[in-house]
Amino acid sequence: MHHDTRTAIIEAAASLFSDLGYSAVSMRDVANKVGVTPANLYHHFKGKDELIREALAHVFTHKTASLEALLNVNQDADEKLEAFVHWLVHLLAEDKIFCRLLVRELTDGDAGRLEYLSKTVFERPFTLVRSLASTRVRDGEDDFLAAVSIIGVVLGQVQLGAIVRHLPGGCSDHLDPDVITRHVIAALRECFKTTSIKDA
Amino acid sequence: MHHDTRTAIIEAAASLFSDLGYSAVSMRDVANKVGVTPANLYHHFKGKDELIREALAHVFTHKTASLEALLNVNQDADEKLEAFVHWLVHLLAEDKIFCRLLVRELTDGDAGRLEYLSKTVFERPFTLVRSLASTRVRDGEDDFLAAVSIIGVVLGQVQLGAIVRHLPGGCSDHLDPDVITRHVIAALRECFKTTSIKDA
DNA sequence: GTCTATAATTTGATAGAC
DNA sequence: GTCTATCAAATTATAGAC
Repeated sequence: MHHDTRTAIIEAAASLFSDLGYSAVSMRDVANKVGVTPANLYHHFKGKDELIREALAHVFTHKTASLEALLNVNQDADEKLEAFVHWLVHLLAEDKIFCRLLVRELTDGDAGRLEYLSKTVFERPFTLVRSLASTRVRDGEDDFLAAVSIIGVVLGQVQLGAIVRHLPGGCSDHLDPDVITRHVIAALRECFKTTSIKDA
Repeated sequence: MHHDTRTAIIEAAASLFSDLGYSAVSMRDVANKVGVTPANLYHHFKGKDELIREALAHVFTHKTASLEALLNVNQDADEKLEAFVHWLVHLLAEDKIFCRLLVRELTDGDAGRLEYLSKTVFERPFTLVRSLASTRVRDGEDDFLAAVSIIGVVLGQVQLGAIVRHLPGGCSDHLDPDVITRHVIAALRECFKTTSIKDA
């Protein structure tokens, strides 16, 4: 499977870090998961800090590549925004390691790591969503905040999924990525129904 | 200030846990912050697990009490929903310990702790928002998901605040609770503009 | 590149004096 | 109720054989 031990270590570490957090995972835990000795990890990485950085880079890099292709096809802004929501919901729902490390970095990351996260993960999608939103927000509204809300509502839906089954009326349908996607798209369609262009 | 050592320990622990996470904080760290010896902590609590549970209970209990009073005044559903958004944005923005522990529990909490979190924090506000939304969502739309989105968009805005200054166009205005509140309220107003009642 | 063995430090927790 | 002193286990990390 993994002919590259270094990669195997990084992927085991990313999985454990995403589940338990950085400080709750020891070098032993990672080594055991890979099937090597703890000392081996120090041959491939200077220490735990470097392993954390490499694991984050492995999970975050090129994560938005599939988005570019998706939005290069000929579509109007409405369709592109809907394609983005579909892409983001499914990305966060299906790659739990990515999703959980993302939330951990948003909560715990220092200034340097947050800037790295912004550049590698958020900058391209954010710029794109902001440009899609800017042509559709009402006059006087802030397209920056609109973009944050669009990404934020998806992130919030996924995170609150952890307690959906404990809330009155919650059922497994409310965890289905396709159901969430349709709901968010419908809500955004309402929200942007009257554009400044159409009003003019 | 704190005549009650036990309470001082709990509050120091909550502060440290919210900043660094449970496993990154040692009993020594908590004791040092309070100004007592580590052994003292084991007189007040059976162990670290109990201290974590007590800290969570201290931060989460009665957190939604101010909401009840806020919404008991005579207002229509629109005004109540806007009052809720204002309340939630300011709660999450101003009580960072509560906000960060909340996100940690959503990410890391086991089934038991998530159920506890749901009951103590989310159940009342959620039921309330859901009832406010249910009279206003379009026919065929899911009021459960609408409530999750309303809470989720606020949670997302606050969490993405960590990288706002690294995103193109981001400025400190976008972190101002009042600015965020106005933005979310305006967006929801658009989203709910056509209610099934008014259409009928 | 991987292992055995181990050093140095930190951590959760306890016993018992005051 | 708080302290001193301490332990056993776990953790990060290194040295050196294979």
